[in-house]
This record gives sequence, structure tokens and C-alpha cells, in this order.
Amino acid sequence: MSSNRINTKSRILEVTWRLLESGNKAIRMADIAKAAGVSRQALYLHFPSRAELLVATTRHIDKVKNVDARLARSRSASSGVERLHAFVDAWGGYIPQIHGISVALRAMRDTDKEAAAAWEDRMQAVRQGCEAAVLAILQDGYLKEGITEITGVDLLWTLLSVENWERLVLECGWSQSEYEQTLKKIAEVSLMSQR
Amino acid sequence: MSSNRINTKSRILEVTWRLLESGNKAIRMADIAKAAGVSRQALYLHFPSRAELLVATTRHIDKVKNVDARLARSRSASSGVERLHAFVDAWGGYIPQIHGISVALRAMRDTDKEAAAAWEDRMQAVRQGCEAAVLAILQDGYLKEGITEITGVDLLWTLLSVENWERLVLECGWSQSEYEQTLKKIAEVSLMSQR
DNA sequence: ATGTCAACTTTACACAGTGTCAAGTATTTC
DNA sequence: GAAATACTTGACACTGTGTAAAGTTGACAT
Repeated sequence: MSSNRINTKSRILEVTWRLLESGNKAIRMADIAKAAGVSRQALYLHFPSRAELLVATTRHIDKVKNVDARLARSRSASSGVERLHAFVDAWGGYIPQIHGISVALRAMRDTDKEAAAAWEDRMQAVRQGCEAAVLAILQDGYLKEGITEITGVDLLWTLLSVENWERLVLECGWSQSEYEQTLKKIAEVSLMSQR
Repeated sequence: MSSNRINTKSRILEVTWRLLESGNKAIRMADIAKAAGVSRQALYLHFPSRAELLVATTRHIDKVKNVDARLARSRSASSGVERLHAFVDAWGGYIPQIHGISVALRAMRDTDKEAAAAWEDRMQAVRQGCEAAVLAILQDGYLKEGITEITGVDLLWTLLSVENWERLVLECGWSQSEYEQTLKKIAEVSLMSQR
């Protein structure tokens, strides 16, 4: 029954995702096992460690939610502003989906290299999106005076951090659209010369 | 020897501070004890738990660095912009000093209520500073259209988060003055109507 | 029908770090 | 010289991760 193994494996991933989404920050291996209806040890038959289970869950979510397609849309924009807006929509809209797992991964960063690397990787992908947007603005000739390409990317990347989303949406109670609109505006006034 | 007890206690606080400043994220009770030249158990004679030791260290740093005096200076500014700038200087300049302990406190938030409360408390103090600045801008009549007092505070508070400082200064390699200058500018263009 | 293999379960245990407990020691203080 | 203070030492409970080994169950092949 090799299909059984596959079923169990993806069931574990689904369950992990669901538990992390619940907002409970202290999800243990035992919790995941219980929710998946397997023994705690069975988890280690499929994933070598907690960190790798979380990383695999991230990849699983990416696959299901189709990140690539989301981000591709921002690449087709013609002008710099459009590209900026499209990217804020794409990434900003994706944050809520991966928020649960992002909390777990970040919490493991200090103790686990794998988790740190996985999060770093994800962040570099976001940074690339920022880079493309800033470059498009630069090529349009609208990059603000005093902002270099690099500092512009640093800035946009920082503005669009998951932590800022958490603060505004979860802590301050902003709606997702308020978040997206405001961040677009701030990114604009911070990066682009207004005429 | 009651003075001995006091010496040991403050030595523990100093050593904890120093170790946290070192950037090593995994400081254990045993490490602190060793560095302070006492047994691990002696720590529990002075502080009931790791969380309370960290909280006490925070208060100790505040006392030594004189936070209150720092923040008081921003309160004496006359105009809104000045107040904004003074607050960014005061808080932004304080972040590097408390960064080590802030990392430790935030890492404990998930598992420890005390640590969570201590950090929350600190953040609310910062928020009050933000509130005062935004209010001053509002009273000057320069608060940007579309920004309410509350959203303005949310925004400034988010911009001035320790996490954003970490990203720009530690991760992106900005200097402290680059950080301060840029944040002042962004806060200005985000919150104030430019004439 | 029987044996084999894969996908589990069960039980046990090592390990790290926090926090508790009890008994012992050294120095001061009255 | 007794009592109090500020420790030390050593043992241990607890939680969560990860490892190891032996047992169970069902599908499938011959």
C-alpha cells in the first residue's frame, strides 16, 4: 500500500497547516500526530525533524496556493507604479495565507538552522520581487531623489515584512484591504518622486 | 552581609545584559550563572524565573540608560514635525541599546505570560510617544488627508518597530544615522500633508 | 495458506533546559 | 557561640524533541 504512505504524509501536512493556522503558537509534534490520527513516532517516518515538517508544510502551502502564479502577475505590469501595486497586492495578499507557518518557522530560527534557512529563502524571494518593482520605477525615471536602488529595495522589503502586516492587521485591527491600500501609498510616497 | 546580596543581584543583572548584548540568542540560565560567578541555583534565589530575570534586566537597563529623560526631550518640542523628529531620535536611538534584551523577551512571548506582558508594556509606552507626535501634527493642521489620528499612530508605531530597525540596520547594514534620517522622512511623507 | 513487505504502533529511553528541593558550608552579626 | 544570611552542591521532576527496537496489521505474490 504505497498510496497509504502518500495519504498519511499529505494528511500530516494538511493537519499541520490547519493547526498552525489556528493561531496557537505552541504546536507540538504530539499535537500534530494526534490531529492526523497517527502516533507521534509515525511523523518521524515521514519527516526527519520538526523543522523539516514545517518546511515541507510551507512548500505544500506554496503548491496549493500557487504562489508562483500570484507573483507572476506582478511581473507582467508595464509601468513601475503598476508593478509596485501588483507586487503589494500579490505578496501582501499572500501573507495572511502563510502567517501561521511563518510564526512557527520564525520561532524556530534561533535554535534550528533548517528553519532559519527556509525562512531566509522565503524572504529572499520576496526581496527579489521588491527589487523588480524598484528597478521598474527606476527605469521609469521616478525613483525618488536620495534613494538608491539598494536602499529602495531595503525599504520596500522592510515595509512589506510579515511583522508589519502582523502589527497592522492583527494587533491594530486593520482590514486586509486597509493594509494593502495604505502600504501601496506609503511605498509610493517613500520611493517615488511625486509630481 | 546584606550588601553582598545586592552586589550579587546587580552583578547578575549586569552580566545578563552583557550576554544578551553579545547577540547570542540562546542564553541559558547556566550561562548567566557561570558569567556571574555563581551557581545556577543562586539565580533562583534572586529571581523566580528566567522571564522575571529578563524583565528585571530590562528595568535595570532603563534605569541605567535613563529612558525617561530621553523621551522627555521629545515632549518639549514645539511643532508637530519637531516632535516627530525628536521622538524618532529618542526611540530610534534607544533601540540599539535594548536590542539584545528585546530579542530574548520576544522569543519568550509565546511560552511565557510575564515576558509577553513586559514586552507589551514596553510597546505601549512607545505607542504613547507615537500618539503624542501624531496629535501634535494634527493640532498643527498638517495631518495628511485620509489619515485619522488612530491610523496615524498605528502607522508610526509600526514604522518604528524594533523589527524594522533590525531589518534595516542589522540585516541590510544601514548605519544608525541612515536609519534615523530615513525613518524621519518616511514618517513625514506618510503622515504629513506636504506643501 | 503462507510468507513477505510496507506502514504503521507501542514502549522505552537519551538529552537539553527550566525550575524545585533539601542538605551542607562559610561568613557575619549579635 | 548561636543564629542568620548568602550562598553551594547534588538530586530530581517536568516538558518536548528525537532515537531505537520489537511487535502488529493488511495487502499482495507465489
